[in-house]
Amino acid sequence: MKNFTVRAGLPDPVLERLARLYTILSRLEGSGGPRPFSSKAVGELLAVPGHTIRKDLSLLKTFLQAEQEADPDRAADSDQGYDAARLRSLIGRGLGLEKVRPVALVGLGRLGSAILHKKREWTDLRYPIAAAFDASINRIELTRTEVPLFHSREIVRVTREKGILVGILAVPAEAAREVAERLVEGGARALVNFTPVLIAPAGKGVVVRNVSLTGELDIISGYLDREGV
Amino acid sequence: MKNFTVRAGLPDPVLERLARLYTILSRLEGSGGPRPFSSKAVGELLAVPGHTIRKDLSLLKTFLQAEQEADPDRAADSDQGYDAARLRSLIGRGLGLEKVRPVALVGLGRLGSAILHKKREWTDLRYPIAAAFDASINRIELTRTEVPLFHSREIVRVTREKGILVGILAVPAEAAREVAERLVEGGARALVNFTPVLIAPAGKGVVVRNVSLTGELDIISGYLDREGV
DNA sequence: CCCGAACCGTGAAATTTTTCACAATTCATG
DNA sequence: CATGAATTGTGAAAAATTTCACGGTTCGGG
Repeated sequence: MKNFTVRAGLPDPVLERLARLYTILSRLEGSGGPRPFSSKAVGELLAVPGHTIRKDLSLLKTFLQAEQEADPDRAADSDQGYDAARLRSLIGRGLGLEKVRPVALVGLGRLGSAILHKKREWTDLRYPIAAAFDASINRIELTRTEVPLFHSREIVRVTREKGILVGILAVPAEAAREVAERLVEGGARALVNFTPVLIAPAGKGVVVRNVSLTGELDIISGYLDREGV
Repeated sequence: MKNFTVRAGLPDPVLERLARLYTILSRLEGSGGPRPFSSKAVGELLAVPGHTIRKDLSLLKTFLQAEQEADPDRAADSDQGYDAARLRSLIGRGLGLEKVRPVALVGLGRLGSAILHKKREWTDLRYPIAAAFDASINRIELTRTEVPLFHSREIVRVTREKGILVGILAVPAEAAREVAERLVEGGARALVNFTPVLIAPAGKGVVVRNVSLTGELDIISGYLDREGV
């Protein structure tokens, strides 16, 4: 019934592992790490066994070739481990992570401010905050930043005008649902939701990542209990 | 080779879905929601199809029975949907989520403060912050809270003395590794890591949830790209 | 009191994901 | 330059997870 999904790309778990790996490799930039990066070493970075890494990369390469582009440097590969920089670039190309994607931040409470002012180091140039919103004019006026601030009323307009595709929700639970809708209405195709309210993919085709401290704690607690702790 | 895992409990994906569901149901408390909660309705809460819910609950019940305890109210069930309160309680018992688990919070920067001062509503009585740490004495003295504050130097001692099993990392990336080690040394068995540095299960048997904004954004970006956006 | 609609519970089938195992390749070294 | 140790890449097997499909139960009407 929904089998006309042609599997346009990599399987979900593979995609997620590779994306995580990319994040980690980005942060390693320069700081070296083990020189010849064996699949085992890479795996430890991610807490998965080496063969998973090899398989994932195998799929990624197959996919990239199918896409077209002949590998720029089809050189030596099949022996002494991976090179961090090249690996990162490979994943970046394969998953489209080199694109710059401006994001909209909604909610300037404590969490929102933390995100807004995050230090350069853990900021990422690839996801510049192109606009931030809050429902309190007072707070907007008090916040000091280079990021353009708007009232929540303007979410749809601004999101649309700036062509923003990714939204970050850092609002109180009550507002979550509505803000999500407005962002989507303004053209957003993906949301990171820090609210404890789970946002279901509003219109189809919207990617949502739900992150809540309580949620994580409940999951953790479940695992601990299963282990008898 | 590692097959002496007797599968003491529910499969990982099932456990995670149920834990998430518990989080959501807790928040719904009282506010009603659709009355007779059909599996489909519950599924929408979680963005999964109804049969997944039914299957998960089926496994949960089987597991609970095997555990021992005869169901208190083995009453009518197999017809008109679930009752939110009873469902929550069922999951709570099955996953051990009714236990109170005091947590340690490390790092009182912007993010740490946000967590420390989180409003009662999204606080959860089940995870009281029993101690908070920071490497800056200055910051410790300036922070106003009822939570007992300590210098990071004391992590091992305090964690051990208070019998804390769960740690939250809200420190700068550089410090992540070390703080994680100290928490585990002090007896912690689980960590929620907000650092972009991925913490691999230090000693085995330590549960880790890694959450980073950049990480989530990279995953999102990967999905968007796969969809051709 | 009987009918039909709505819904749960679950074994079995289908699908997806992980793991395995091994040929092929590279490099350092004596 | 031959040998051995280390490591990748990948088809195929194994395991895990999701989906399906249907029997059985309850409830509201007529």
